[in-house]
Amino acid sequence: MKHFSELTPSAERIVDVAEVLIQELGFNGFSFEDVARQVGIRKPSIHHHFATKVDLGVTVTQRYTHRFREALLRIEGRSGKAPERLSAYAELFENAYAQNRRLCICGMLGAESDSLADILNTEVKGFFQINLDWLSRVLAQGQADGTLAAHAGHSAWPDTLLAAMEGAMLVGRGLQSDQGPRQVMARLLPALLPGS
Amino acid sequence: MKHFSELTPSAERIVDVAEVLIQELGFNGFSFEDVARQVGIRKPSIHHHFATKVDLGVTVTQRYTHRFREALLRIEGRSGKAPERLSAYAELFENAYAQNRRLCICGMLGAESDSLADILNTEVKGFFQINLDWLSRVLAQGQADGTLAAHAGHSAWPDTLLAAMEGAMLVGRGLQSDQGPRQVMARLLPALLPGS
DNA sequence: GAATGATTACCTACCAAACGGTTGACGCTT
DNA sequence: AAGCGTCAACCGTTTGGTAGGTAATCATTC
Repeated sequence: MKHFSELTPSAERIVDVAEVLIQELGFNGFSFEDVARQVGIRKPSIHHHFATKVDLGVTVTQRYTHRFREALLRIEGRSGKAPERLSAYAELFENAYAQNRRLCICGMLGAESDSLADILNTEVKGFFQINLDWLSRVLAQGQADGTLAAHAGHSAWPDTLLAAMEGAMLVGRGLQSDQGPRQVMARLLPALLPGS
Repeated sequence: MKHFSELTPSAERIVDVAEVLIQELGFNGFSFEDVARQVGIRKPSIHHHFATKVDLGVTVTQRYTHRFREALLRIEGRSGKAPERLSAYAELFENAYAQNRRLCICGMLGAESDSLADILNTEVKGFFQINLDWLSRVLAQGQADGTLAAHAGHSAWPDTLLAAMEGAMLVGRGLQSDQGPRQVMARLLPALLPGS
């Protein structure tokens, strides 16, 4: 299994294309032929870079998770308080959704979970756990410094916020609506502010 | 296209099996062979009841939507107030999720939207719209009779609640967790109560 | 500097399996 | 006799993956 940090330029182009295809069509919905056509090479050439479809999926997911975690840490590094950080969090999903209503890779793979290889499910689990941990930290800090209400520290809030973000993309797609995660976070944030 | 209200017993068994398969594997994830095996007939026999896979999918979705709407009307027919009705709403999704973490048919199809026939996307849209309309009614009534806070009538709440329910199943599946829509609704409900 | 071997990237051709779907026929019930 | 439900056999296409080979690049060696 090739790690995403040591991809050759060609392999990176394949991962780029596969990432978008998974977001739009799902892991069961795209084929090596699709990737080959968009990259501009022949189907068997992909196997030179990735032994199996699962291998390609794992690399896509690992790179996606890595980039997402970096974005989360960047938000934490900025000076804003918890409410601003939660809005910035929603923007991460909104950015994907704003491009042709693309789903979160792991949201899509989570839906297909029952038909995926174990190793892919493990990656998805890791992504969600990173999200929950980050949300827990932000909520706890906001509760501590008074920028969020006392109940913001409740253990079920991270699950709820993550579910709302993933669901906003799912439902928005089903409705063919342009309203996505941003709007949902804007509705939930007031419920987390002090004095509510 | 055969309507779900006039299905022969054999056709109904096919729809039963296909419904579960879509919930677990998605429309792209199951095959006629899967259905045939579980029903106990051969693959070509399915075409005697449903001309194409899309036809089968449409019938499954229409029956699912019809049953869901009946359940919604049943909740409205009961004596409870808005908060109880929202909890009962979450239980509809929880019931599916409690069985092997099955997803909402239309949540699954919404994720696969980009690779589905237009007619299927239209059905999905209809299901979501029924949910939004029902939630709007319940929230407006709760706001009017004081069982919900004033801001519960805000137009973005139906979207947010529906997204949270669908997302709860998606994320719970990805985390292989047994906590689903019920827990998420339990966390959101206090934010909708008066004096919050 | 020319020949060498190793590596990288890609190709054509092919494979077995699975896919959705069709045909034509065989029983069964009414 | 007329449907109805089912079947085996088959169709063309697509699927993920394999086999074997070609061309280009590059470091090493003579």
